[in-house]
Amino acid sequence: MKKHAEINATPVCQVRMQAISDSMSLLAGKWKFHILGTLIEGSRLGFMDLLREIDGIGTKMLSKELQDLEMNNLISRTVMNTKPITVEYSITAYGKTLSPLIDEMAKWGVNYRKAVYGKNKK
Amino acid sequence: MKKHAEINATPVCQVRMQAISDSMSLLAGKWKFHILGTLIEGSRLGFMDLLREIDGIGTKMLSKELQDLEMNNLISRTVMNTKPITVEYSITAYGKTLSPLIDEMAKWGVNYRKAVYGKNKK
DNA sequence: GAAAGTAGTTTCCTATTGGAAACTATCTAA
DNA sequence: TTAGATAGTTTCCAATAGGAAACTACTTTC
Repeated sequence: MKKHAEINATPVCQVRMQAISDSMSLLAGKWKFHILGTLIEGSRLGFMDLLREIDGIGTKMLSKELQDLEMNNLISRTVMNTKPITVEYSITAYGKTLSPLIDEMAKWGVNYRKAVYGKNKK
Repeated sequence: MKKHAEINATPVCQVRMQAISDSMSLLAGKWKFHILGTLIEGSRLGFMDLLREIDGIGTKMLSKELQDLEMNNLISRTVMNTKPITVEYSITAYGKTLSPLIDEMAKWGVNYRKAVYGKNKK
């Protein structure tokens, strides 16, 4: 009959929970992982390239999410000196540090699919 | 001047993207990681225990998120034969497979904090 | 000069998310 | 018999997320 938090009240857990909230706030939404994943695979892509690569996204969301990611220094935007003007998006060194997390996310999802598929087969 | 997707059109990438979407759909929202993290730390907690451990959550969200997680077999709910009736929530074996992902998420968030803090100090 | 490619922005709309507060229902201890 | 603990559900509301379509603006090619 405990009346107060015991587990999450420890400093270690508080830091951990805060860290998870931080990560999630940067990566939340329907498209961030797709954009980052695409830029990790094929660096230096233009706006229209990304629009074609990321199935289902529209110009508004792509534009907004790219701005978010750039603000958080996960991707960089470079206006090229061409005519007509083109823009190159690429992943930053800091953005690349997300690779293990993205890989973990993909790995778990693949196994989840297998688990669900396996159950139905039985 | 490519007119069609090239990177994400490869089967490997399609599977990867689908897997990430799967993971995200199970783990999206403000509270899922907090609930899972709490149940991994301290197994066998009642509804009110969780309400106290997870700072800021309300009964409605806790109830709804617990149902979601149970449906996906990540946590289990056991009604105990006590009076008054109590309920025990715990992480499932399958839920535990999320540990590496949660750890990665926490690790990245901690480093992100450090990076931002370090920059401000200069 | 019309079409198509570059890179977005703006507007309007709907759907989902999440929170506060009140409520149900059962049981126990003072 | 009233307060407080168990475990939720329901209602009402505000904020956010996300999508479709139209529009801007500039340049090149046919």
